[in-house]
Amino acid sequence: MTDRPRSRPKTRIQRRNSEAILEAALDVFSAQGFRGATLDQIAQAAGLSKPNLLYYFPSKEAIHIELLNGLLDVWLAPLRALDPAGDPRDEIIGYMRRKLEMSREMPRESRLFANEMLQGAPHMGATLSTELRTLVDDKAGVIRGWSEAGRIAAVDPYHLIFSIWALTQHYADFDVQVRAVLGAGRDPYDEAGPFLDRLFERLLAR
Amino acid sequence: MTDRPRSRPKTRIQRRNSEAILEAALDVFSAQGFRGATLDQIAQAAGLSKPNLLYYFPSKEAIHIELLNGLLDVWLAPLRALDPAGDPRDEIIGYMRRKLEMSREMPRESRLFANEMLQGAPHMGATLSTELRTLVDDKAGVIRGWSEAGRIAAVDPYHLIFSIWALTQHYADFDVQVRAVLGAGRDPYDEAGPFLDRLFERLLAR
DNA sequence: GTCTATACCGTGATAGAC
DNA sequence: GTCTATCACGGTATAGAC
Repeated sequence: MTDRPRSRPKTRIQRRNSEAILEAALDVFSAQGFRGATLDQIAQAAGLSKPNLLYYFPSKEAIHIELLNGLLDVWLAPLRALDPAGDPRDEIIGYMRRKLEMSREMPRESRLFANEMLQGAPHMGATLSTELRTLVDDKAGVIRGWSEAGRIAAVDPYHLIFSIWALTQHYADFDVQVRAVLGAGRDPYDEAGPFLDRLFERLLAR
Repeated sequence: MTDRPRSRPKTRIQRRNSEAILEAALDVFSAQGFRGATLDQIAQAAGLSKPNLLYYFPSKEAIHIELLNGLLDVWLAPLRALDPAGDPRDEIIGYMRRKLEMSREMPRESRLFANEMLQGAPHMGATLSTELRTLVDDKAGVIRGWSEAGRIAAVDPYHLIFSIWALTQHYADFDVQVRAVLGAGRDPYDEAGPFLDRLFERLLAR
């Protein structure tokens, strides 16, 4: 049983190469999907040979899982940051804005998750029903409390969260379509911000 | 140059097999993506041998393109049906409801398109900038007219259409996630209908 | 501890018998 | 018009040299 560098990166070169691989894999997986990506593409983008790449990760699937798990925390951070003690309207619209900003700054990550969801989440299924669900249940409770206290309008908190996900991720995941429709001169995100502000302000207004 | 059955299906068996192939391909492509799907899977689902399948379609890509093109009309029909002479609120919310119904009844088609968009629309790129854009420009003009006439609130018509796409397709494309969060007992679509009704009613209210 | 050469398999597509 | 057999390729993964 050899100690794979993955388990606990030690040398500088190991760290460096592992990170280069994950960065390259994010590029390729998000653009081509899991099956569409090839180790050759990832290896080339990482500046390594294909067999050398497989020295750092045991398999293509292992790279994919590592990416998904590593990204999940980043992805859910904005929702975690929703503060029960804050102003309801500011918290919800602020959350939406952070998600929109993430679509703009991290479209590859958005597409990686979208690909995984479309395939039925073969590598994340368990996490969805446990970690994600727990978090959403928690925050939905907060939002429900705000509704019942009359601080925002009465809305289903779960579908409110879904609508934030759908509306913000759409601009990353369907980027081609959005840009094809808007044309070259317009910036989708600059326009989406104010539009979504107004949408949620009206939805939440008492 | 042999006359391929695809060009103009003649015999009953040719029609039958071609349709079986497209139906099977929709199943497999929507679940696995283009690269993830194999001709073996499609052939088996269609009840044919792999070489026999390739007698009806020249290549895997040809099947995919045929599917996408054939579906586009169905997919855009609800937007085409948006009636400039109708009541603005009824037309827009009716459009949203038809799209939501399509997510419920045709989730495979929704995922097929989502997969294609995520990959950057390699097989549809041209259509987006022409046919789709023309249609959206047209309907956006109608909606803008309603806004300017004061019949609905002033909203960006393009992002209004995007928001309808995003919110309705989300329930089909992210089905696993939605069901994982809601749990087994709840029906996502039954709940989404009233939620989205209210959302758009508030958005459009003067 | 890192990379080169290579094995092996699944996939898309073809040739030719029936 | 359909099937069996097969090819060539690209893919993942391993063995072994440096």
